[in-house]
Amino acid sequence: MAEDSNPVRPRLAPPARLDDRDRTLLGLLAEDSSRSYAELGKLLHLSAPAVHERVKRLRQDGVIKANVAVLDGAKLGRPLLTFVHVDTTSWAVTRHLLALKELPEVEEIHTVTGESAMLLKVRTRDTQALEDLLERIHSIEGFTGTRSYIALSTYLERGPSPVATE
Amino acid sequence: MAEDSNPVRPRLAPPARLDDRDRTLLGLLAEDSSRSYAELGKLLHLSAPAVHERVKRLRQDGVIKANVAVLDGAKLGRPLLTFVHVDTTSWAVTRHLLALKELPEVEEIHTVTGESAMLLKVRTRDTQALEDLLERIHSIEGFTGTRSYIALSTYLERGPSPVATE
DNA sequence: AGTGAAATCTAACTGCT
DNA sequence: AGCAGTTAGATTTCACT
Repeated sequence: MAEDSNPVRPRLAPPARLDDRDRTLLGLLAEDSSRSYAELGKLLHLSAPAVHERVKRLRQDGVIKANVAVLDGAKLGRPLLTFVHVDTTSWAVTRHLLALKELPEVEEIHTVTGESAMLLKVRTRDTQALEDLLERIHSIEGFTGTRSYIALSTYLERGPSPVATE
Repeated sequence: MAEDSNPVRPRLAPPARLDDRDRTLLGLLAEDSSRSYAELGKLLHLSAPAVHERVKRLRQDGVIKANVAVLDGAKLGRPLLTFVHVDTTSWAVTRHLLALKELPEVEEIHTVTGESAMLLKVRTRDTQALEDLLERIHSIEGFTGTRSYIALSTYLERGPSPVATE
């Protein structure tokens, strides 16, 4: 099935076994992955090869999914961030989700509990571009309605934290 | 004011001037920032130093905000992703936002239009941890109610796209 | 698992076109 | 603006603990 090969589909995978140094290391890399192994080693009181070994293992285990550049939406010409709740009539909308992925404005697609069945995070140039996008969504079969929440200010935006849950 | 020095506060900054190669380059780096300049050069039909120059300029201009490692929430012990809409009575809640930043479960904080005044993206170990978090939010002065949308499946999760808006 | 040294590769600077 | 050559530093492998 198509969803099973989807790299962002939530996994049933159990949590990885991580010690304190792993978590500290992950925190440092989640903040800035361009640090050298030598620098990380100093902060962790380890040698560069030892850090390298750990990073290799964490990548192998899928704890580190990728190293990416974080871009500034506004400077790219997309200053308007909006969360869109989408009401759907049927659950056979999965196929249509693939179409939404092709739209560069769409950053996140989740199916959720609650009144809505789907939640999108979208970034557009202006309200006009948002309206165009909403029209396209409404025109898709099975998508009956949307409620939009435009972000006025973003105070925090980061990825999953490796800090221990307890 | 504290918010003005906040690095994730939306900027009034105008979009940067980017040519097609810049956008292609940004797309490649947003996907995988660990590629060498030589490899990027091959893909862009440029020499390695030329790519380096462009990357340096894009970082300087703030289009590239950072290079970070993307971690797997589930493997870190936080398989439960939830979007929380928070109702607030007053607009003097800005100070309290700083407190929320300290919680490792909280990944995003936005003020939004619509019925709610605030939107949080949070990742917890289980529903119990989510409940604990919601209790803490409710106990904060000015935060009157919350509505939670638990993500059942995530089909897409990425950053801003550099693809030209038109 | 971690260390230290060696080899290979990459990044980053300089000057040239 | 981009290319070529050089140097300094980083990544990665290996033998040893």
